[in-house]
Amino acid sequence: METTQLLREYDIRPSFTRVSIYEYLKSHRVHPSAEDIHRALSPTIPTLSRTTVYNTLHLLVQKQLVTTLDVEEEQQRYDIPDHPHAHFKCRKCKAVYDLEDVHPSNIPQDKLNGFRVEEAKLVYYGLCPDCQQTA
Amino acid sequence: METTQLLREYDIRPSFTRVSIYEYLKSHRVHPSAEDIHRALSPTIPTLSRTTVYNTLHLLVQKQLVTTLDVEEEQQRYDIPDHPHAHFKCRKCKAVYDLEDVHPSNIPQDKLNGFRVEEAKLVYYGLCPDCQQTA
DNA sequence: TTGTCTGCAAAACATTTGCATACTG
DNA sequence: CAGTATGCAAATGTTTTGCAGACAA
Repeated sequence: METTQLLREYDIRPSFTRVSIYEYLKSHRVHPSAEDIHRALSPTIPTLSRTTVYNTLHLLVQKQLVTTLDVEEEQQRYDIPDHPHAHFKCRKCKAVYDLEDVHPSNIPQDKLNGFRVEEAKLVYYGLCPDCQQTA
Repeated sequence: METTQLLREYDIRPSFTRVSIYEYLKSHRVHPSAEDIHRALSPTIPTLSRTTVYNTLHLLVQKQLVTTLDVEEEQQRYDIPDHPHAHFKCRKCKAVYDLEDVHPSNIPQDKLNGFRVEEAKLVYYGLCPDCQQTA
């Protein structure tokens, strides 16, 4: 779908900046930080400020077009929650991988007694295949 | 088990400060932040510095006696990983609850192809029973 | 005495805020 | 014009670092 239209559906005015940031996230599935995004888009949008990147990301998160990662890191990282998946963070090389088809989808509702779940984040920590070799 | 002995088993010299911080975490299961811990122990240990709290927590995390929570918060929060459980964070009142008996224990290994998992963190976000009423 | 532990003060760094200017409908 | 978006500079707040003094094996 057109990003412009998608944003409109979520009640976000599709300014050039916002569209650019959303599309950057969509086409760079490496969970970039605000700083990464700013650095990447600065050549294209020379006036882009960090403040605007933060503003836009907050807005996108609030409207649920984007989520945060929360993976033992100082800098927050962002992701588009297209399809349910978990993350794996290597404690040696610090890379964050997507684990497709792994997700706490069917939680026994009786276990959640009364809590209404809107979102679930599952993160595994350990050693990625590469780092197991050099360990 | 005696905290003193437990720390020794994990190769940590059981100084008064370290034992105090570990026992505080053990007896206050509300996932306190470093600042919370410092504030709570200061009356007992007036000379306790924030630096030492941070140092100690880092050490305990490194030795795997303590884990971090990573739940969409600026301040890091700490927990003792006694028994496998997930967390639930209410997006309205911000409280973090333990969900006993909910945990991604049996991950189909074939789904993880090659990643060696040391730890898994599962966090649910939504509305707690109380906040659903006032919503 | 030698290495470890602790604490102070200063630094680092990501993020937020206040406010002014520039757009846009 | 009115409301929204953006940007700059300064502030905030948590965590880290460097170094010195205190403590313990």
